[in-house]
Amino acid sequence: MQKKRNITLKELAKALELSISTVSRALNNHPDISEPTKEKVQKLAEKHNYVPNLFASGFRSHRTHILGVIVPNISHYFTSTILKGILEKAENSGYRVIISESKNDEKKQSEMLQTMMQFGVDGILMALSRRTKSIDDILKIVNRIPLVMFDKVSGKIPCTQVVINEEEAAYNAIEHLINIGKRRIAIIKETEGSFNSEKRFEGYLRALREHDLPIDEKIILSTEDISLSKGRMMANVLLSLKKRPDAIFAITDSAAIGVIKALNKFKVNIPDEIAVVGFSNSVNSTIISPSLSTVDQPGHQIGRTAVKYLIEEIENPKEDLVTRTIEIKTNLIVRDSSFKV
Amino acid sequence: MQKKRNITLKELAKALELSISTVSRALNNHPDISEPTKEKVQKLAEKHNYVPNLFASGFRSHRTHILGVIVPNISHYFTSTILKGILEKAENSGYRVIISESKNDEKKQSEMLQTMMQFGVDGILMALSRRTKSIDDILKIVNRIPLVMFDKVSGKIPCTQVVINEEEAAYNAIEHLINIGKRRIAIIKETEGSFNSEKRFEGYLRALREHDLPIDEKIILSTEDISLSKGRMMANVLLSLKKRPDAIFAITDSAAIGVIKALNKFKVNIPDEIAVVGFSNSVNSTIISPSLSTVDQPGHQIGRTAVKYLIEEIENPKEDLVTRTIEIKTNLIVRDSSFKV
DNA sequence: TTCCTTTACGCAAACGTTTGCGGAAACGTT
DNA sequence: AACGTTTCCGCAAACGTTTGCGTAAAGGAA
Repeated sequence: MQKKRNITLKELAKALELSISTVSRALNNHPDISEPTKEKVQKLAEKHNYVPNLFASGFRSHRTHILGVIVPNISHYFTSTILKGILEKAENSGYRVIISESKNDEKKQSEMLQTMMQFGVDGILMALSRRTKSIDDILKIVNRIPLVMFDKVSGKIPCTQVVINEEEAAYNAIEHLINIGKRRIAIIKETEGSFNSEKRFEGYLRALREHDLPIDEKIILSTEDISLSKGRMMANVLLSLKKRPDAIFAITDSAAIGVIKALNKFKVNIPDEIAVVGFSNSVNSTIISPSLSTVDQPGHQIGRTAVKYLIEEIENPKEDLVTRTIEIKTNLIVRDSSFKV
Repeated sequence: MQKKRNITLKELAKALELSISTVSRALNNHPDISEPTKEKVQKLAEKHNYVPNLFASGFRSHRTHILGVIVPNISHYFTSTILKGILEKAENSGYRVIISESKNDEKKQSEMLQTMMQFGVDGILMALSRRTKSIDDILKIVNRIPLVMFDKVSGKIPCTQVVINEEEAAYNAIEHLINIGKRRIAIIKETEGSFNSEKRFEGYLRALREHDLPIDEKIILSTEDISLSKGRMMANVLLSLKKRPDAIFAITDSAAIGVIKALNKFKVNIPDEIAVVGFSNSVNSTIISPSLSTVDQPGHQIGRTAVKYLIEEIENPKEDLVTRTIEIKTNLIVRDSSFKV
């Protein structure tokens, strides 16, 4: 096992008959170095594939070009598309990414924050664990290291937050259902405490109000862990009502798919009797029959945007921290589950 | 923006009235340090939350406790379950993970290998890009840094490889189909050059031979990029044969789901007329109707096992490199698509 | 008691890069 | 020609940790 020995700054300097500090400054485009000297140095460095020793430079300058990322669940599809965007943008920008998974555990999340900082990452990208109650630990570090949040965020943390237009997306989905003639639209959402769920619910309510449709508590269903099987259960509840809904909006695709499966079981005609709309455009949405209408979340773009702003903050630190929200637009994909002929 | 200043070894040494080197040795369990001194040092370090400066120690010792991971596609579900296992085991073992995505691009894969090495990771975990033709670049580094491959591997690379029992899994799937009375079993696979596909095809052939079933080239279908839509197309081909198969084994769940969709379209009774079995146990396999029988691949365990062996090699380097294959067992999950009443 | 070995520490160099400061040379102004 | 400013380099220290080697003291054997 012989690790390849990379060429050092000292060797470059010797070959060029310059000092080490001059070579370093030339490679870092320092204004004190003349253009001819700079070009000569950079050309020889390239010829020898010179790569700085990260540990030496990080040790001296406290800059690593590593970004830390904390997500609740790496195998969740939407998260993995965000990560894809993160990896791509970071790489294009000369950064590497260390990923940690909090497993939706708040305590673990705090530990990971500490570990990331101690590890010397230049900045942190973070999606909150689903049931984050206390943001104290995050508030402690937000003025110590560049932080950008994405997807699951909190408005109480003074940092840049990259999210989708949750409220408006839900509004558009409900409006679409209204436009295909639906007048009694149910919603399957999460219980209080979920930022995403609350925003989507607000859009639902606003759409009903603006179209002068009544708000009926009996068709507003909440659940803790919104999943396919919960969606199936909620659909059963809605089907047993004296006055059934004519559309069901579920705030995740999983739940919406569970709804479709329940409706299929009871031979409910989708979308004529009951239309269904989900949220996320997961890979599952075209596999279920009928194919699911859903809000497409541009994970890849969220990831890229979050990295862009984080690097901006690393390279141009600001004195005062404010909450800045960047909203990425979604779009509704209409498929068979809500397609009106 | 004030980065928290961590306590240094020098400060600990001063407080303990010991030398820096003694404190370092005590924290690293060096045999030259007495037990009383060691305990005193470790207790004070814990009290002050001492964390070594990674850059100083990495700079000196060339050991970072970072593992590099290269995967073809981070948002592929199976890959993300492997990554989950990798992250978990690495964290439990005091390592961090840097992930790069090759996007199934061979050239990019080679670049990433180089970058990982230059970056100073202690070892590399790697799944090959789908169409890796040349392993020269990998051979160049395999004796320079610990390497463990997983999932998509090559038997020509002398390193530890963690894979599932591809051949046996396919054999079991075909045998199951034979046991439910199927006698004309088609396969939808990839064209030559895919390690996984070839092994699964071998299992298919072996099962047919051992049960004295004829091998008919007309129901052995190959395609380049095996996907849901390809599966659908292949099913259409098989349905148009004068002599239809009575079962279809697709080497990925995506293709199998495409098959089911095609069979559903033509009102083929599944599994009585034609049974379907896939491979992977993706999240989609219970969403399609009828639910798909499939080979369950334990991604999480593959990831954990790969990390285990990589750390073993990092911490106990071996002089000679040999190809060692670790096979993780799969199991067939029988669902409605091949369930015989 | 003497000699040899073991134990348990401390000194100082090394790791590769960055950066403050100083000095020499060149240039421009008076 | 003298003086002040700018340009463009080099010296050397610093960053925090690890590790080779040396030394003093303690312990054990002859």
